[in-house]
Amino acid sequence: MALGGVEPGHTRPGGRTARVRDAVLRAAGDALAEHGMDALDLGDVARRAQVGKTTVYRRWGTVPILVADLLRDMADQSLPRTETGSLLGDLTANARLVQETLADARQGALFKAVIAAATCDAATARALHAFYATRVGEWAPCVEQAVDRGELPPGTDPHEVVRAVSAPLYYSLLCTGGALDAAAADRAAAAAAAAARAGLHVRSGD
Amino acid sequence: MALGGVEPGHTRPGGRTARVRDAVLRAAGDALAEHGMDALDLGDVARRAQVGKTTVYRRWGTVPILVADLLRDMADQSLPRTETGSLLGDLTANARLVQETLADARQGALFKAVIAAATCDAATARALHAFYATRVGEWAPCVEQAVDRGELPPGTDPHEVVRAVSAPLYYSLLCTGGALDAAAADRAAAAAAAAARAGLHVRSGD
DNA sequence: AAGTTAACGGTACTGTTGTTCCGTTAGTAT
DNA sequence: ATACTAACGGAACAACAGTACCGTTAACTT
Repeated sequence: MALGGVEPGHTRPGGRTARVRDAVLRAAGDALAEHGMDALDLGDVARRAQVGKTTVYRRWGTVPILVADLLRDMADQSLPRTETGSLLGDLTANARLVQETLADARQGALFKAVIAAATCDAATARALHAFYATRVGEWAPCVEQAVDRGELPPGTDPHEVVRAVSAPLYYSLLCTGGALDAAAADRAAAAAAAAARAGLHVRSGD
Repeated sequence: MALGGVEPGHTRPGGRTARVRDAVLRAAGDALAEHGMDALDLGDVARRAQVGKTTVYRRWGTVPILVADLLRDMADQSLPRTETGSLLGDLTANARLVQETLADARQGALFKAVIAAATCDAATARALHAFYATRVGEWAPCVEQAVDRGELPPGTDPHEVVRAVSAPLYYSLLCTGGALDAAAADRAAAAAAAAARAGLHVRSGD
């Protein structure tokens, strides 16, 4: 796919090119949420986006590459963070947000598909890691504030704490099939807060 | 694929049929670990297993179905549980086992592929949930013993605690790409123990 | 506002994945 | 031992995902 020259979409990024990208990414998201990533046919995506099949194959070429682009698009759409004044309150708000996203039929299926695609291709995996680095980074300040307030020991790794909130929810979604309700979210937040207070997420050495 | 009659492998489960199943499942595991689940070609599996392509398509038919059978096979191979006498020791032993498995090149890739396949097919997802229910159940007794010793509050859900150990490790493997080293395992175990001691995994109501 | 060419889109093609057909092998029953 | 048939295996076939070609559209330049 990547030929000698530059790939399409860079030298002339104006009107039509951008419209095509939007339509294709939206169609890809819909198709992924409906059928999952293995059943994703680029011809079908082209049809949904009302775009030539050739265009999709030329600009993206494979499912993982298309998914990686979708992830970059998703990372750009940042969500507002709520501030409650306490660590547990903030982490619970985050946990509820994640839980509601994953429990939602379309969004949950989309996340599953995207994560599955990342297991098949290194570049897609990098895009997924970048996506989570972005999302986790958006919530890290609430941990930093907790350190400043004296709720947490100094040296606590904010990213580590935020990741600890999401982990059990994703583990349920992907592995065990456990319930993804508000109670699960609250438990995840409380557990992360307890571990952080116990100093288990203090950076050692570096 | 599932025709009116019975599917192959049930009415005559003796020698050859069993040998074919073993060879195909081993070949499927190898192929999954090498290429990931989207690049899995049943014809290639048949070649590796030195078995007719027709046989693989007749008995399994699709990638998710084959993966589901592989999962049943994996669940049967149970691992011995080490007992250290303390909750933290036992959970750390479990965390190290999971961490080493996921960090191993072949095993880690295989788990990724299997989880990806489960996102594409409901029956495969059920097989995956059953696999984790089995594995988690094998380690639940160490939590029960901790309750008996008085280390944990009565009513603590053993499965919940064991799942809490694995969650951050799988989250690193699948989503964030975080390090999967012994330190990560120890942190996961310590965090789960802290949350359990704080009574966060006590069954409420039911 | 006229020209240049990046990027799009339809159609015809190719290669691989999955199916069908039928003959052969080997478990199981008597 | 012999008969019966479930399950396997090879080869020819069909369908569809992905590619190549080339004419058309529209973004950017001067």
